Amino acid sequence: MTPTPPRPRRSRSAAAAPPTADAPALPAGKATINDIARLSGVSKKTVSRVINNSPLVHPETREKVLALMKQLGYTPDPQARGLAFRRSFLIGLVYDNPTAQYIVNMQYGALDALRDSGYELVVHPCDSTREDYIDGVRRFVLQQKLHGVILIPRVSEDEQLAAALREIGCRYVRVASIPLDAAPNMLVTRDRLASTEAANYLESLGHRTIGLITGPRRYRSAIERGEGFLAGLAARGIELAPDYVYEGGYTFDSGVAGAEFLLAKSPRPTAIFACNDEMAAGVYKAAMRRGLGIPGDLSVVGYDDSPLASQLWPALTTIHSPTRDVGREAARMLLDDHAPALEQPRDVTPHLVVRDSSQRPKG
Amino acid sequence: MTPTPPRPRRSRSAAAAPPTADAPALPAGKATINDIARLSGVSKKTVSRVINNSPLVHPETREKVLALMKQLGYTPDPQARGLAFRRSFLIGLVYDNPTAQYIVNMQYGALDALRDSGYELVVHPCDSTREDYIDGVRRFVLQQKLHGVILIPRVSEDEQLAAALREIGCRYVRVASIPLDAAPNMLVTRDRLASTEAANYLESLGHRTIGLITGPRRYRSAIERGEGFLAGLAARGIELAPDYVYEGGYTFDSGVAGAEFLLAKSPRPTAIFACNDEMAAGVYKAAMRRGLGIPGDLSVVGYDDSPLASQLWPALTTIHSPTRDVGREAARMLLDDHAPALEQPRDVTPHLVVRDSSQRPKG
DNA sequence: CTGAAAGCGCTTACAG
DNA sequence: CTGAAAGCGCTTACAG
Repeated sequence: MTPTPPRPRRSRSAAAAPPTADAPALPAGKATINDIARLSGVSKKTVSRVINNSPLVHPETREKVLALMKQLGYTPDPQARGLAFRRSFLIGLVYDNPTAQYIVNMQYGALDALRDSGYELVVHPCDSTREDYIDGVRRFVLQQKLHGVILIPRVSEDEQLAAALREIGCRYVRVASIPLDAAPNMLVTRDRLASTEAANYLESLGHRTIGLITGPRRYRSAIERGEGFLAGLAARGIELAPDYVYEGGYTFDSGVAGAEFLLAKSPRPTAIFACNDEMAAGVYKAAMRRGLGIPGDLSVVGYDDSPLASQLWPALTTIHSPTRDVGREAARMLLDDHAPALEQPRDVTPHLVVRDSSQRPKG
Repeated sequence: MTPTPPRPRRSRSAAAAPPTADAPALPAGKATINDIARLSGVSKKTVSRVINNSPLVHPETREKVLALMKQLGYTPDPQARGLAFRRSFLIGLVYDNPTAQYIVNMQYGALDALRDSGYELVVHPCDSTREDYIDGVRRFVLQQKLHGVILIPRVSEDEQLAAALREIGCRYVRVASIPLDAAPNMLVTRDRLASTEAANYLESLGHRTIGLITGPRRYRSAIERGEGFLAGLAARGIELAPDYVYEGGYTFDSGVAGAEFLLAKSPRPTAIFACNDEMAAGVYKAAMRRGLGIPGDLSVVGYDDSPLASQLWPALTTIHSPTRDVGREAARMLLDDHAPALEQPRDVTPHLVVRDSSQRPKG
């Protein structure tokens, strides 16, 4: 489908300032490179050099041009620049179906980095279970000639998508819980370490009988979080029996089911680590239905620090990931020309936030 | 700040197909209007007419051109079109600080309408408490030459912003709980009616002593929701005493405070209507701390049907607004050329979703 | 350090 | 119904 041409609803309101004898005419509408060139007495090529921070401009010339640009409120037209550069000043954010808060925080972060940069953020949710979703992303990138894209879980874990982007020469940054790509294209959230911290915390409280509700194995984060937790316990001499581990689906209902399963065990766990907050909320429901108090009878730890976490009662102990910082950093990497020199992938480590859903076990 | 020019990371991989004697050469990279014109033996102006659905093209010519475009996978370059049209194929979503789920649903809805339209969605959060936020929106619109913008509460309620957009000739659609503008620029969510439904529901259950926690008065939605609820009760003969109404701030903590205030009254309310789910979650906390059971001792009704609502325990009775539909409709109105003919503003009415937090009062 | 010419891929204004 | 010319606001490639 081709979009129909925009239909203006009103005519331009700005009228041209009348030219005077001793000063060159000011531009009527928005100033262009030609106006700047003419009024500052240089060629448009020189103005272009100033725009693009070329060193090949005499400092005085540069100052003069910059002053005029500022005076006229001139900003170069991104469409014209894009046409000439064969590339746009748009960054794409591609994602599958994470939680709303995660998406929004990522957007805020990316926009932090893009502010006043002349770049804008274009969002592209997609359904990675569809065969043709990569085609959809490819068309999006090609059609808009995107400067680059940010990929967040789960699409960030898809090697075929990354390969398709490389093939069309589109730069990208993948946010994932392990390094899946060359350093300049990677931003690692160390979920494994954070989950180990949760394990250490529960062990240090005195918990010995512990349940784990993991995410679905097809998410790399689920594996990292689960393994990190188990490794943390193991390092402190606690081996979790396999039937104290339940594979959930990162959904509320699977959290309920997981807790029903675990709380029926004997001995009953005194603590449950749920690999996201939604499932932790499900644990609350199951525990309360059984008349178990939190944290009196059961300690619960979640992961994500979603808005939910602080609005449950009791407030949920959980792991906070600096998603906005991650989004900011990802966008920076896309804009930064020095990033490709990176040797080690950048990373961030989420950390535990202790609230009211966890305490020493009774007895 | 001027963005530095994009730096390509790799060279083009596509090689030109070798021209043969009996067929014109196929374009090397992405096909352009010139390729289509040359290969189909018409002028580029005619191809342009086909692109823009001009009726002034012979049907046969149109078919021939369309077939070739399809064969070569040609899509017009939005930047080039934009430069010539002096307008981009971008839609802006401008918002202040609503909940994450609301933003994301609105984005999904808008993207539903933009899919395969050639338009893309650019997001623009802003801080409407800052003096210069309107300037920021203006620059955003002007710089990107946006086709139009969608405004959602609370920025949609700002007359100065709307005036600024009219002044620069930018089309917009305002999503708000009352008609604030001409019909083609308005999409009304009838929060008042939905809140009246909540009042009817509680009255029909038998509640007579009822508490109300409103949102902050500076939000039009807060006024509509609060007044709609009070009007609904009044229509059924229940006059709420002023001290059974608490003005909250749409935040969890204000919900807690409001509930503390209302639950200390005598007689104690048997039901509380909180004007958003976050505050309703706060009511849960306050009730549970006092040892009051929900819904046994207290019925609670929220507003928004956020993810939180179904993840609380017990699941929250609340009002569901079809936000995704609203986003879709708003984007459609922006793309649709017939919309300006609208006499009455379009509207949607949210509806009550009964879950487990409400029942007949005891005794 | 600076500039005149040609071009990016489209459209408008005009002519037929 | 169709097209040749000029232009949108920038940049690249070349020359000095």
